[in-house]
Amino acid sequence: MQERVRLEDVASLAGVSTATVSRVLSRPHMVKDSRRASVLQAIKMLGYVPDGSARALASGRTFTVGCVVPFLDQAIFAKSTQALQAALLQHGYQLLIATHEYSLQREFEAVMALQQRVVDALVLVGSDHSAQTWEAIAQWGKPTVLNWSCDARLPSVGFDNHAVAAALTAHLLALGHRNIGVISGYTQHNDRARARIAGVRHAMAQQGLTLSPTCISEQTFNLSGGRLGLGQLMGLTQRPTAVLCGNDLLASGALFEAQRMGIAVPQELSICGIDNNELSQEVIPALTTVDLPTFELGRVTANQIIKALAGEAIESAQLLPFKLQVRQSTCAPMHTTPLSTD
Amino acid sequence: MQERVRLEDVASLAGVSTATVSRVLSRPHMVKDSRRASVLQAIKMLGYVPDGSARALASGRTFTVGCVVPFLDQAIFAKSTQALQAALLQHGYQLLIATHEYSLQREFEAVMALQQRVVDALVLVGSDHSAQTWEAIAQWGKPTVLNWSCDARLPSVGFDNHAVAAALTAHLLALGHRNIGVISGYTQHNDRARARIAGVRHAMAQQGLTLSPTCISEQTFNLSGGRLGLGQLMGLTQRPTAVLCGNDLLASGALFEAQRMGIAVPQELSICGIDNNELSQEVIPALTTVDLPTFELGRVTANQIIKALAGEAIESAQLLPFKLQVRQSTCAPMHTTPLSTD
DNA sequence: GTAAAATTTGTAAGCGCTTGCATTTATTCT
DNA sequence: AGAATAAATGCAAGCGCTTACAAATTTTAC
Repeated sequence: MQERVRLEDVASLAGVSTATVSRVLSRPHMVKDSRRASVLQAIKMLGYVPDGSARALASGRTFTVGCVVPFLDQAIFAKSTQALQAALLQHGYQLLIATHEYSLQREFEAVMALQQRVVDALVLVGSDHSAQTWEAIAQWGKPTVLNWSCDARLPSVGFDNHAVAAALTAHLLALGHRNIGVISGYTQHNDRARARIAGVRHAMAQQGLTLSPTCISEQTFNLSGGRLGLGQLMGLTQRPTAVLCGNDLLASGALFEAQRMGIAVPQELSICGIDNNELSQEVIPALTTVDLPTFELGRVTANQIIKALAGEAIESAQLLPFKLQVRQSTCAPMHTTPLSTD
Repeated sequence: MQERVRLEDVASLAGVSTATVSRVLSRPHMVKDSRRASVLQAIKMLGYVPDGSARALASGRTFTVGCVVPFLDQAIFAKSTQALQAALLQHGYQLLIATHEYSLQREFEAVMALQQRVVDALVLVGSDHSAQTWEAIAQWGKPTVLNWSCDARLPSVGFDNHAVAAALTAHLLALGHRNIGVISGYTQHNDRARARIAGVRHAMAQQGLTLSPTCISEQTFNLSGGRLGLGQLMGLTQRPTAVLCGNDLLASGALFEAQRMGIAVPQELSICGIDNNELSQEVIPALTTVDLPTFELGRVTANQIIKALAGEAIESAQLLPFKLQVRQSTCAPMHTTPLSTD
């Protein structure tokens, strides 16, 4: 195998200085056309590939942004991360991804690892982070943006999870449901899940109703969590007439379990989710849910990063719109109670 | 913001040379205990974080491996990638991920971008790559491993996709099906999809049957692809009695569509998939499928990489086992024809 | 106790690139 | 045409770390 081709080799072949070659690579307009052409030719001829670490060391920039998500193996993060990656790539940035599986300690380690590898910016999910992590971010001094929820401590792009859940709850209340069950993801270290439960509680309180803790089932964020959650809620002496799930995966799992138990959805039980993922519109009955523009989330986050890296000021918090998506999995309960405001 | 803390600062605080501090970081056993302790203390006291690019430039290693997958937003890749990432992390390696969305050109660009960023190794999916990409890999000279399918040109960890599909087909044939439809992902630039179709064809040929091209529907790898594929196959004048899908997502989509069309599964139509993802065991009826240890795939790939980076020889091809998973979505067709071998 | 061997440490030369500044070359103005 | 200005290039000093190699220290063997 031949020796690595260096900038210098290109320079001498093209008959220019290393500075010129470097400029052709990073600030092409600073070089005269004719010269640029010959340098480009030399590069192609030698098959020169610049060394990223040397560039990074000399320039202080890596054109790489890091991102720490709870899980990749979870549709919503996969989708927003995919969008983030694609959008970043368009600006010449690569995405370095790490997962922490809902462990704050592992998140901290991931952040450190990413910072050591000299990423130009960092994206984290949500606002639940350990003190160590917050400190590492503060000391770091490079752009860091939060995703999925908004938090005053850092620039963020996300949803108003509280309002999302409240809107969905309002829909159920308007249909006449009074006894609502909730299947949520684990709330520990997950501000999104907590905000959603708070939203449900808030909307119910506005109708003078309370959400009893026994009506909330915390489960892992997958189909089997939905199944287990529904089993638990249906075991209550007073069965809820509607179940609101923390996301569509839980809702779909709950739906499958209801079918397995012979409970008619939506006649006997309304079920709804959040996210509007693909599954929610394909299952039968299609799920009532809240559409969250997850792909957009990744795209907008990428744009914020790019702006920040260009030295522009960026909004401290950007809330993305959401939209209630009523489909066939919710309807009025069999025995309707009028709304308290009537 | 204070100046960046450098190795030198740590060295002078600890009263040692920079070489010693460097050794504490990368070869701790070479440093006497007492001295190591004081260096560690100085590091902590100053909050020192080593600069990755400088380390990379000086040592030629980045402790980062790159990986190019078609999509992240597709359960199977998300899962194997997650496993890869987690396993790599245990050895102190970070994963740099890029996606190409089934475009060979974008794959090439991703490979170049990753190589420039000086990853220590590369993981690619499948064996369909452009000539440019193959050349870039060959010239590069660092460990590169293939994932999902095996190919003689590079070390690989994968499944025998041909055999997987053949096994599933044999199951359908044994049940008595003679008219089998296939819903596949797009086969262009996807050797896995092609191998699976070939496997079906091969198994059928062994029974003297042929797989007509009209019985194959190529679709995008998602639920809606399954839905469209089933619609197409059910529109044939001679409806198949069984549909074999390229993966569980397609199969689930097909199942939903069958239910929507009022076709009883499995009585009127058997449906089966490949992967054994979570959805396949939660839908009703649960899907007959082939279990592919995707998580294991990521883990084994990571181990191969680690071995290669340690300079050890690695197997050129490692086939992972698979297992037919018979569930409730397949049964004998209503009018059975005896097997030709009977 | 001393010489040889083994273990620790320090010195200093890069790793391959970017970029401020000085210098050269091209352009514009009078 | 010559001076003043602008554009293009080259020079060379790092960027922060690793690692041969040499030097110093400790351990072992006799």
